[in-house]
Amino acid sequence: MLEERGRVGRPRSERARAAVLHAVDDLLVEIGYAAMTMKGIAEKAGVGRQTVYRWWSTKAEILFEASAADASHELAVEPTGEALDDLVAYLEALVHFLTRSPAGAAYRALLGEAQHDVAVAELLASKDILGDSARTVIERVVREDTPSIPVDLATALLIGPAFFWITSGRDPARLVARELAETFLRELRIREPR
Amino acid sequence: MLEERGRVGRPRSERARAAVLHAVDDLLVEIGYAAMTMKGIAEKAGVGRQTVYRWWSTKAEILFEASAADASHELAVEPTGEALDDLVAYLEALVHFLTRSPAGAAYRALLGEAQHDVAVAELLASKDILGDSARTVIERVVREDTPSIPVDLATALLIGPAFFWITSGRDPARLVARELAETFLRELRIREPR
DNA sequence: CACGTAACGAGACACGGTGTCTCGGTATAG
DNA sequence: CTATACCGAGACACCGTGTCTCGTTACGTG
Repeated sequence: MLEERGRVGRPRSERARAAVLHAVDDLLVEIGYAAMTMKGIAEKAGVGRQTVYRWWSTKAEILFEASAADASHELAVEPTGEALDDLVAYLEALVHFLTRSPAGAAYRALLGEAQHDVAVAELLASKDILGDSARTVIERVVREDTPSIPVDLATALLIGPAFFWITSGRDPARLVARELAETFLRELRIREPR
Repeated sequence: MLEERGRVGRPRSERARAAVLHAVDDLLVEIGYAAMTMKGIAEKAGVGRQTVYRWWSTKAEILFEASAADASHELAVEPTGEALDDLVAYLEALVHFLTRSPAGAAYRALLGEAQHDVAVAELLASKDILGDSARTVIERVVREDTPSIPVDLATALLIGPAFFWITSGRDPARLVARELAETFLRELRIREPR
């Protein structure tokens, strides 16, 4: 289907596409999201402006694509066999992602724009990076086949407190992942004994 | 001190200041935060552009001032005498604020900008609207003089899940305030028996 | 009452980003 | 070999920014 559309004429350059994504990665670290412009991206990538617009229509789309893969990777934690340790590791990864990682900075910027830009909100809704990563850990911790707690509620309970802490500008150093993990696990076990 | 600085010359017009704040309130509802410009604000207020910049240096500052009072008011709930009811009422007010109120829209927009703009982050940190309102309810619910749970942790546990739910674009209708309130209260009572 | 001073509304200004368009050139299908 | 669509480059009109300059106005002081 995709190939049929572009059967005629010069094919799109994957090279140009990769150069743009790479440029965005660099610029994000060098100058930050706010100072990033479509103009700057094109120049940094050594690519025509029209070429950028041919692949993506907004800065948000490029950034999302450039950081989504990194994000999923950074939020994946190895199972330890111990529920509490898994949760602690996940929350620490989450906090590190949100506060230290370039991909996390991109995610926060996008999440910010989503608050007053419907297009960005829909973009973010298309791939629930935080929710997916949390779901993986939660399903690992919850052994029952039919958990008594809805997964998305559990997601909000697990992620919510840390997420609020960070995005509302509180000091990450004062956030104790183990405490949040214990609280969450306690709640889980009250609802689901054994 | 403040009066001494402006002892000479024509005094600043409180009328102009009020006109700007009022214009921002209107524009927020009419065209939304994203479409709001300093130019547009000045014109809507019937005020010179320089006058706007004399009082505030950014759009964020005006919006913050224009909506902070509304926000505090909308997040204040009457005590019912029953802890659970208080928490439910608060969470419902919080969700309504974040999803329906113009002041809430302003707050979300500011919070969004704060994710990639240090100045806005500092502005928001200067008055912790959500945290303050939550603290009031929490201190009402926690009867002990020396609660075994730090207030700001409790704040994150109470607000976090709902906050994450909304800002990550999940459907507010699927959020059950009573469930979150019960969960929070359960956690509080485990830590603090009696 | 006159004078100095600073804020007033209005708008000109240079600057920079936006998204579109046009250019000559180029890679691929038929 | 021709048609076609993409390539990099950059011109273009548009808009918002923040500063500056008008002539005007309200208040303090002498």
